[in-house]
Amino acid sequence: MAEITKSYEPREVEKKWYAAWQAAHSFAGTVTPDKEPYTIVIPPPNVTGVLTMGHVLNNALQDILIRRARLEGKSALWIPGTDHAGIATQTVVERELRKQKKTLHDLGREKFLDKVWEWRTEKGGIILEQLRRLGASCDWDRTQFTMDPHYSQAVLTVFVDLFKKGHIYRGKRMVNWCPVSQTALSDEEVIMKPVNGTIYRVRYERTDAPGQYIEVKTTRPETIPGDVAIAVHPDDPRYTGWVGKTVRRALGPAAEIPIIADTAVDKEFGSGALKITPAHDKTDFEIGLRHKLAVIDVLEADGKLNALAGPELAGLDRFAGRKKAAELLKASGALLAEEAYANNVGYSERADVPIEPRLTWQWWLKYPRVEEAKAAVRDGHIKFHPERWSKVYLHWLENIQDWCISRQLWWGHRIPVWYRKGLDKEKLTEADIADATKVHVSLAGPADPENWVQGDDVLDTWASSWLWPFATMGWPDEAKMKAQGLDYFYPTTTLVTGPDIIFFWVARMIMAGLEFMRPGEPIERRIPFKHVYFTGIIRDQQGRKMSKSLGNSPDPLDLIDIYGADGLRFGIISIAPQGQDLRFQEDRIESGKNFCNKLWNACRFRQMSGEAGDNSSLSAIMSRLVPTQFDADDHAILDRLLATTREVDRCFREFEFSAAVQTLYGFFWNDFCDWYVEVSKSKLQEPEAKGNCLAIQDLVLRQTLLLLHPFIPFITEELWHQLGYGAAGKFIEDSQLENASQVANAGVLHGLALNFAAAASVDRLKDFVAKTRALKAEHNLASRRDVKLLVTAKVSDWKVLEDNLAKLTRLCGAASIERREHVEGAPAIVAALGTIYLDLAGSVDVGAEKIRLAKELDQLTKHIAGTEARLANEAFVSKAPPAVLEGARKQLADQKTKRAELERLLKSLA
RNA sequence: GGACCUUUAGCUCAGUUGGUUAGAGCGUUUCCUUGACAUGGAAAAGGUCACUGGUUCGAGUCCAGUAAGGUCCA
Repeated sequence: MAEITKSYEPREVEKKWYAAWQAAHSFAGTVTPDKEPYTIVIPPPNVTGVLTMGHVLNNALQDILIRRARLEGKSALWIPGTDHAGIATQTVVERELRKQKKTLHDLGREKFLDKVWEWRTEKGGIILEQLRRLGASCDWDRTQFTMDPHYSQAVLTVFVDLFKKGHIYRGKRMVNWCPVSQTALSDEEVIMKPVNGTIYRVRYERTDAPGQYIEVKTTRPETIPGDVAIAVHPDDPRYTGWVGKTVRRALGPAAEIPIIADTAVDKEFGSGALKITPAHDKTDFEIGLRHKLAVIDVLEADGKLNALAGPELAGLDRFAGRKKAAELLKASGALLAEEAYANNVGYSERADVPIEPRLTWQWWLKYPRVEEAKAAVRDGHIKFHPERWSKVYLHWLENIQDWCISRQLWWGHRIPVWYRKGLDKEKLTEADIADATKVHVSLAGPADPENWVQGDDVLDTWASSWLWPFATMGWPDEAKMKAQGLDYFYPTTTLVTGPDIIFFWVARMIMAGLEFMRPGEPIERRIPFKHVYFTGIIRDQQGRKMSKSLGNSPDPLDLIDIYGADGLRFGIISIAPQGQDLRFQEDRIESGKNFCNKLWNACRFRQMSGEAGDNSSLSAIMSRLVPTQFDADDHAILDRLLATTREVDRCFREFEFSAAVQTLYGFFWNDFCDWYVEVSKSKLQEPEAKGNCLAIQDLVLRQTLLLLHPFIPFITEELWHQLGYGAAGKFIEDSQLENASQVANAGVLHGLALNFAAAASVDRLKDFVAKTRALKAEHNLASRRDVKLLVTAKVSDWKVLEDNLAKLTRLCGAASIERREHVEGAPAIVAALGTIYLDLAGSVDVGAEKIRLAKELDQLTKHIAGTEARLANEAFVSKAPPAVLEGARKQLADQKTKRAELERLLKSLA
């Protein structure tokens, strides 16, 4: 066995083990019928993406789950991949083209797509490489991409199927239009932002009664040339007799437009009159439909005003046009006022510019299985963690709107729809769409392609990623499904994602799973996953979201370089409470690194303490124990080990990962290193106690490495081999993690019965040591190791001290510990096992000592008064449960004993 | 406007079905390089649990309301 170095150096260890894991394909998910499957599909990062702190948290959690599943003997599969991110990727490649002074139209569709593929081969998917640095144990041989030929087949199959079922239709409706990307967006891709803008009060003059005006308020005066009416509420008394008259449009080509009555008008808003611009507002469009009004579209796709806006405005960008419109209105006297106005404006998620409501032909999806999707979560087939997100989910499904799935992009799945040559696509009716001689919808395309033209649109990226849980396992290709084990691995077990994509992705995957998987089978066989764990959002110290533009996000790869992947993982998990956003603190990542170093050194100490015994299995270590030699500390550390194993087990069941990490941290650092290793030091001096002590250390270290491995895979793998727990050529994950009762049972088989009373007595030993150290520190003797300690104690308590004398002497840093009947005038402290005196008579500051004791006595007296008052309360005594009552009585007795002792000490100093 | 979340030590957070004197890590102060670890050890200081009421023998914990901050939906 090579000697362990003095401090942990992660770099080489991480490189070595990741390469070894990959070479052995040890992350491969294989169908193993006698094992329980455990499946995770990665939330596919954007193919243009690079690793962020959010990814670190999210993927560390998935890795923790999947590695733990392997240790629990499950057949684990974690499928990695990326999505093609239509808008984002197309934008990236367009930007590169622009550098060469070219546009995508210069290249044409086919050549442009070649460029995109070129880009993605060269630069796409960097993030998957970066995940390997983090230690992610994905089955890389199964890496998926939403534009892979097979995956595309799945996406198009779904389109054709839903079209045939009547869930997909083509419609000319108001959509959210992004003038920068020049495509439609779904409602989910629009971000409402509060904007401090201006509202314009504009008057329109009656054509039949010059000098009479009707006033409207608008934030968008540049759309006035598109006005086709003014609407008022039919019950508004201010406008009795106005309806049916006409006014002069205030801007743009001269026109007379009618005043109409419609109940959709809000009487309370402004003057109660609303300008109707059907081409540029959803409500206006609906009012327009009801009143059969014309639609005048004054905007081009890129957000510039067109000729219909009139010569003064044509060619201007919408925002410049707004300014110009205001000026023109002012000049004509139609502008009454400009007022500051705060309202919510929809922004394009990707391009971050205000979206335009725009009337266009698009493809729409009426979601399938909406009711079942609600039931799946409501009835607990799918469990959300934390549970409260199910409310958000259900609320969205209650108010669900049809999904605009077509995008005016080139990069994506081209919609499998062909139109008969010569047809005017703008004029197709519903019946035309259903007419196979006019419109062809199929996977293969028409048999006579020369007579058809394929539509230009592609599908929304989410309309491909909603199939992720099963299209990644071969669906709909039967042979692939069989080869990839879909039947075995589906439904997946746990999905780990952020609540920000609960509508975009989670809800839609549920509906897709229910619709397409295992038709006719029970719901629990069709759902895509059983658990959804929602992580928090990582924020900076000021609580702001981490973002590229703010530059407040550290580069995870830098953090890995500084603290190691394990340190980063341990640190980030330890500050990620369940269901709450977290504030990033780099010093916690440093703590993670320090913990790794502590673990490293404890193992180093074990190695330096004596030859390794047979560590090849739990049973082998157990057989090295000598139960008859067990003292209180031995019982206690194993008791704590079992409790920790149980607690970590519970944490995994409840998805409380930071609690698991903190439990392990506390156990290992405090119980094991600070106490057990320290008491070991004197035992290791005794030849007859040494073997048992080392076996216990091996037992604890082995179990701890197994428990820690999912969180910090690299260092645990390294130490596992350094300490001889695994055979060469085997990995830690080839072993099984025994649960608490399995460990306990293995002990019983080797004649070990844990003595819980003995284990509990260790608390009093710890108290004795802590009190002594405090007493020494009080007298500036913390570093002195030659102090003689005198103790007054009951016979039974002294027996406990005597049994552990060597350890205690060492831990207290004392020359000796002796029992006395009486000690006078020495500084003292009252501990549970007796009163401890420093044998320093003569050099004591009696005044200071009296003040200290008096202060302690004062505090104790207050507590006694409190306890007595409680016990004197008739209601408490009669209503409190017996255990509580008994506890209070015992407490009072202990407090009184201690008070008597303190009083005696004070008197002896007088 | 509706829904949800948060408020506990200087900072970031635990605190299980209500039950002794409310915890951890970091930071701070003091001491210590004793042969696993200074990426360490020992000790200490530090809290009217946002506020107001209520339920209860007993409230950080349950209920109602208020305030501040945040998120989502409209």
